[in-house]
Amino acid sequence: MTMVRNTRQRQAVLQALRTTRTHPDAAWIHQEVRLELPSISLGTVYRTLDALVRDGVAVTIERAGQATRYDFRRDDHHHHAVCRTCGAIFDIEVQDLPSLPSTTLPGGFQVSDVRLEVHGVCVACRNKPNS
Amino acid sequence: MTMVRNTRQRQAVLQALRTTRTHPDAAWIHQEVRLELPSISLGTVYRTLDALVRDGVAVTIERAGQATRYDFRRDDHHHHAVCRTCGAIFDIEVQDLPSLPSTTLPGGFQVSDVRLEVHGVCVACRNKPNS
DNA sequence: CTACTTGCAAAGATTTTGCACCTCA
DNA sequence: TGAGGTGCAAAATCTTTGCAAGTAG
Repeated sequence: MTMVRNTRQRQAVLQALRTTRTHPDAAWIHQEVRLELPSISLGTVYRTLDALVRDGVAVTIERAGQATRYDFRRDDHHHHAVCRTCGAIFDIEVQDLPSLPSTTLPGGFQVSDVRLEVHGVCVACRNKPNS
Repeated sequence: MTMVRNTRQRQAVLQALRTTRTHPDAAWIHQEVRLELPSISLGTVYRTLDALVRDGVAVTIERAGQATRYDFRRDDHHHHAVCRTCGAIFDIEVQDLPSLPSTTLPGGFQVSDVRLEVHGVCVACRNKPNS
């Protein structure tokens, strides 16, 4: 039986994730955690974040060719708006997601996360010259 | 003013995307298109797919560390269920997405795509031994 | 013509992994 | 003590890009 240990590294990564609202990526978290644990490796940060996601403690916002951004999962019903141009991520409140009739899902599919992502261009990028 | 040309490469990529329902990645499309245009490069496939996405003709399903999957955008209201374990992508029908009150979005955000992604584990992976 | 495209190959970036050494429980 | 975890560095992927040559309009 797998047994999960509570190491200093994991505490620190969780702490860093819990205390920010900026949807950081693994590299940012690594820098942050190094303030306290200078020798922690980026690999460990990745392994820890993976575990947090598997456990439903964190969620990801993923974009091809961009670093995955991580978000501590709070109990509010928030989702994300993602700017295609600069990558900025905004929290959006969406209370009444339709409950998915189970008939719409493939048989036996075990849902662990439902995410609504609004993609587009933020106002700052719209007001920039080229593009 | 930028002018978009209608090259053989672009026709072939669009054709390949339009005639499959398997949510292929760039490498698969590359192989497919090479049957007709043996010298097309993977770089061109990526550039073309990017253009199709920018034009709203295609949508992506993105997962960190995995190749981006592309989907021709049809007029039906379908979204995706993604298996975390094997990466399989299933189409799901979701007719009544709540219209997002514009107040929930950051000011001036220009929406180009709203995607609902259901993540979890498909029945085949649940029935496999380890994990 | 000529501005846009392509092929090629190299470069970039992110994420994963093998392995020897640690360490929590 | 031993099953997990960590650090390090290399490897594996996926994606982007610079440039010279090709081509649609």
